[in-house]
Amino acid sequence: MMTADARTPARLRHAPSWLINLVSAHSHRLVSDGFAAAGARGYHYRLLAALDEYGPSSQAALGRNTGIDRSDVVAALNELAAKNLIERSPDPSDRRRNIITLTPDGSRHLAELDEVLTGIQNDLLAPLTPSERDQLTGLLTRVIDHHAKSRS
Amino acid sequence: MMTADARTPARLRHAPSWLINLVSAHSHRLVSDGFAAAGARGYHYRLLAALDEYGPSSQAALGRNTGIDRSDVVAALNELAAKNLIERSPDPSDRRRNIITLTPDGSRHLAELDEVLTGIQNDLLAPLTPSERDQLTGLLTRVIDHHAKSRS
DNA sequence: TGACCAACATTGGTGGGACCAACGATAACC
DNA sequence: GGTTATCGTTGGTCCCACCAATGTTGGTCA
Repeated sequence: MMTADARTPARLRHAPSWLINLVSAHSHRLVSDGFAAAGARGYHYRLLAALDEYGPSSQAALGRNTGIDRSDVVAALNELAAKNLIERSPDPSDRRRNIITLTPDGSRHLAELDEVLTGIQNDLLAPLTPSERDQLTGLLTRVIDHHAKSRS
Repeated sequence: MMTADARTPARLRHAPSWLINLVSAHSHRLVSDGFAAAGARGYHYRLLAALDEYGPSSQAALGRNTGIDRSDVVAALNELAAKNLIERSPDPSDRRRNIITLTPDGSRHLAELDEVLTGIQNDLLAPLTPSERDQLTGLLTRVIDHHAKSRS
């Protein structure tokens, strides 16, 4: 296990990129453990959430909306389809496309994963007060927005 | 590329674990690109930094000090040794151990990577003021400490 | 002293996540 | 109608985190 103990080299201990990595690693462990218990992984959740929010979409659109590579979308959708959580159907108006639809089972599974995830947020940010949590998300959001903009 | 654009599902856009992941992914990209340009990767830096800070160590100690799995330490040290950045010598007082030493080349390389890394910190946190950066590192540190404690 | 257990280095895996290149099929554009 | 772009798909790469097993050596204790 990736230990966050006190014996890390000092130059790393205070580098923001290192701290972020540590927190991210920890949160990733929490999330993937939680998802694994529900038979899912990160890509599955992202795709289901995108389908729920944007409605039936092509695979390419899903890729764009989730930041997942097209090729990885294919694999993850195969896994979701094998569990009847999504359905693939050809788009009659554009024969290159598949239209991906959330099944009722998929919706239920998404709700389940949503619960897992909100539980984890609390776990992760347990030591912070509500206003500190807002501070943290605010700072992170600004960092993200900055880099998103400079890449567009 | 893992896009941080505005079209992510809403439920993800505000989840701290998601934000942390995004920032971590971005920082990881910056770091690994920077390190790759110098012919290194994360594990190499961590090991070199630990050697520099704690002095010659056994591989097991390095693993403990960096949070890297013993088996991954072996592989990374092989790579470092192949570039003459570290040296492996048997510990005369404990024949189970290898004593790993930083070579002069290793020190130089570490200094180089240090520069890369500090440059990246500035890049990563560009949108934040100095006091905001302190806030962020403070919050992250508290999260880390909390979870480190609850695991020991 | 001998049995037993712990620590060490090493091998050889697993899996998730983020990429990239190339292909055939189709659609859109000029 | 020929070029360009998009779509789904295949098949790779790399990094990071982690696990199990093995043979060797050290330490303990009965």
